[in-house]
Amino acid sequence: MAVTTQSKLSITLPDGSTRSYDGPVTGGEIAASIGPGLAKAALAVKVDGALRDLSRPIEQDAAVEIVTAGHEDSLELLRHDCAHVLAEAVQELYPGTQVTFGPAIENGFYYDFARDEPFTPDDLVVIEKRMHEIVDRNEEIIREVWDRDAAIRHFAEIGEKYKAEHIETLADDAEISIYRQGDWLDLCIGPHLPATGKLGHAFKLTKISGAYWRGDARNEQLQRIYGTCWETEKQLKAYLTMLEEAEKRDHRRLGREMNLFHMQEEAAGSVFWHPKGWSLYRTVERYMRQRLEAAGYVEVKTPQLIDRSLWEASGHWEKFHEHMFIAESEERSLAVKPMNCPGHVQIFKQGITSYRDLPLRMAEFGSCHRNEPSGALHGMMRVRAFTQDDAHIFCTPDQINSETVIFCDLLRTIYRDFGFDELVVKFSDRPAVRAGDDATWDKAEQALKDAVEEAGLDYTLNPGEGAFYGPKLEFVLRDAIGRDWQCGTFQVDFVLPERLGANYIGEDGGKHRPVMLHRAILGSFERFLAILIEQYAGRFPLWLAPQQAVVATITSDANDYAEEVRAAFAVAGLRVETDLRNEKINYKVREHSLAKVPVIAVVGRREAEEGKVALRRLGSKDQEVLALGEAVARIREEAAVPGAEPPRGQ
RNA sequence: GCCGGCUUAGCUCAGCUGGUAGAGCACCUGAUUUGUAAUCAGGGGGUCGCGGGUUCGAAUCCUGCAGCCGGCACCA
Repeated sequence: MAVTTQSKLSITLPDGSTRSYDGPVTGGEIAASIGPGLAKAALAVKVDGALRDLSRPIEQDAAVEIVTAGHEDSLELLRHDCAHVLAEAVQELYPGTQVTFGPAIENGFYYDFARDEPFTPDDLVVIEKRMHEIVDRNEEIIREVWDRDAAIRHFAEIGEKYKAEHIETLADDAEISIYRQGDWLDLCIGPHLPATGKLGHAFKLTKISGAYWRGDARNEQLQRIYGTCWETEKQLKAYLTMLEEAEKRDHRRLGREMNLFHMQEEAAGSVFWHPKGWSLYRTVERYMRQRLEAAGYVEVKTPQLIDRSLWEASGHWEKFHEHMFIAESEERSLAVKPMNCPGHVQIFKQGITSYRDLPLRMAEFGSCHRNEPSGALHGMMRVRAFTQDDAHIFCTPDQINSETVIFCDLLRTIYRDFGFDELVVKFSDRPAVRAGDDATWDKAEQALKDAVEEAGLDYTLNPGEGAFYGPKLEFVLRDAIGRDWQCGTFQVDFVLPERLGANYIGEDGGKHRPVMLHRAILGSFERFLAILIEQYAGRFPLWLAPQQAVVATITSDANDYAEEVRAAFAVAGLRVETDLRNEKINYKVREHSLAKVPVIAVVGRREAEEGKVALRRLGSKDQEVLALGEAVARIREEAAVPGAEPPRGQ
């Protein structure tokens, strides 16, 4: 007697309803059973929270969600598919090119290829055209599971050595899935769309670059093609427009346009600060100094050139001397300081320090030089000569926690004052190569973690990225075009005080090792100012603006009064200039608006007679006519440096 | 450092297959005295990134180097 085992499946949909199906059913079939519209719109399926191909059978009861355009996971699917379509196009057009990896990334995707001949920008046009054709072909995308050895053999035979090598590194029991579209196939974990036609045409190839195989500079270099991909043409266009807009805020461009700074070939990686840029720099420095003083820091200054022997003792020579600039003097080798910590330890070591003096917060606006690889230089974001808002807190192990909390608060206050409300914090723990024993690292990592949590900061883990001497926190800000830059940092260091022999006298009368907390808030003035320029697109808040106001005359009759107005603003501590040129007011307003001067004070015959000024704010077409005294008082109040008294009048 | 691209007036850029460099803005001069985003007219300005080569002749072709740009690697 035959018994038919026909398993009934119960599928729960996102609205809570359940449907039952006979025996294994695919996501595509479920979609079709709900409605033809959904079947057509379906891109993939989520089975118990895991994204899957529409074609894969579901064999057990499950919660199922049909993924369509607009779903939070749909863009990633699209982008990953776009990478495959790119690879198919490239292999059709350039036979002999090997494929490697091609993931979805933020805003798009890339694919790394191995090919002797370099790809050119012209090639991108051709490849993109072929990609559109592949989408139009609407090739069905089919998932297959292959035998591991057969897969290795296959890829080795067709000359895809990277794919073959990759399979060999997969776990023995790993499922080897292959995705086939048309005549093309790729080893891939998936999932993918049901057919290339679902991808649509809202994509664009954006750039070519080199990339090392498996991200290791010792390996051969591949060619990476980047693209962006969206659900609709409208989204694509919006993204491209956003990039164009962002380019206009680039600090390198604004630095030139606003006459803030320049850089030149003879001093690659160093900044020439112009008067307006230097004004901005000094405003930030003055602000920082006042914040640090209020937070109980003492300020010091240490030498630019220090003998090699000190760097050997600190351990920097061994690890970093290739990145240090060396100067020779008579028989000695001196290094231009790449960082300030060994110098600070020297100050700490002068005389005797008591436990009563701890924590000792020693700050320096430390000018450092690091010989960065040429390819790493990037405007003011990555330079060879920079000034850190550096400080080292010498404390006892018991004080790490409270000092971390205090620091995080200070950092947040300062970032907020500069208009950065969102903060990305990364916690980097012990690297593979490190100094100090595991017990010490356990203690340091735990202390830091506890403190961050106590400070109420969210953080992401950056495993193995700590400094060789201790774990660290990184505070990351983002530039105009979405690139992340580390600015603030907080590092626990048990090693340097040991190496340089720093100690203090404890309550017990004996000598003890202090812990050093390396910390910076802005990071480097150069990088931070670059980000600040981009953050505000050059339209600085009043307290930061290099030129806060301009007094512009309508006719020369008002020249004397304009000078009087300028003087009144200047006496109130404001940075102000006059524009007495023989030009129309339209011309002056346009020019100062383009120069991003926050306040234009217009004076004509009327204002001169009545003792008033007409204030026009940057970005507004409105004017406000006020008595001179009132105008000065108001602007002065608005220009107040955060955390400080407003600029003093007479 | 690696891969690719770029480098022409202060800035943005044009300059076809080699025949000795051009525009707009900016700058200077003159006129204009002007009411909230460009007044008009005239003028000056370039060893075409640097070095070597091919050629009767190179901004243009070849080559070395540098810097910059986009990534990759690095980032104490």
